[in-house]
Amino acid sequence: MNLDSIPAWVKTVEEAKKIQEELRFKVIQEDRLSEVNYVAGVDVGFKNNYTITQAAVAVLNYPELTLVEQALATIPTTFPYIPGFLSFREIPAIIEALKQLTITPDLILCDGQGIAHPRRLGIASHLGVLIDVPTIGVAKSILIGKHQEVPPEKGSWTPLIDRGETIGVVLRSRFNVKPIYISIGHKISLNTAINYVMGCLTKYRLPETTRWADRLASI
DNA sequence: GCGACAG
DNA sequence: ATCTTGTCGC
Repeated sequence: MNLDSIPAWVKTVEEAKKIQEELRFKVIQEDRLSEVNYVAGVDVGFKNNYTITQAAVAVLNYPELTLVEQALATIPTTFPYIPGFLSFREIPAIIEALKQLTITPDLILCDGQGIAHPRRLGIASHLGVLIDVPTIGVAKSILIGKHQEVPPEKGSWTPLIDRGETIGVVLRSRFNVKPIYISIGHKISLNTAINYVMGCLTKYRLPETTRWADRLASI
């Protein structure tokens, strides 16, 4: 996990778009992960009328899913929320939180899309490439793509398609509940990503990793 | 030009 | 994301 030598953060969308066009080719869409003993969830929250960004990381052991470490980082907000550029708003704080960890996660589940993004570099892919760790995008709603209705049973899914390309899947994480959007982040295949997300689910809509990170980030 | 639009 | 009470359903 490389947390140093991370490029300085950008200020304009033009600049951000240029970076996305460069980094999109560094995303590895196949399995390059070793044995997964630690899975992390990352999430971001805001304070003081969005002027403060707070990132939380929760590390769970796998497959037991018990919390083994957590970290919280709070920094000034430097970028607005613009659909398609979420990573530039949230990653700086996430990096700071990751620096506090004593355990290097084998896999990270991010709140948001991976390659299911207009330029195939959603927050999960962007973070994965920057820190060189396998990541999965787990979003609560859609950014781009089309899909058919997903059967109501937990575990069923349908492909998410954009311009004829499968960019992820829409997964029913719990019976009869609004599905979640799973996509490759970095160094993992779509099938493996689905399996790990399933492995992090218990009785709720969201994976335990993101549930822990959510709760932490909103303190 | 119009509508959609992760968190 | 965040603001917020009750309420519907398993």
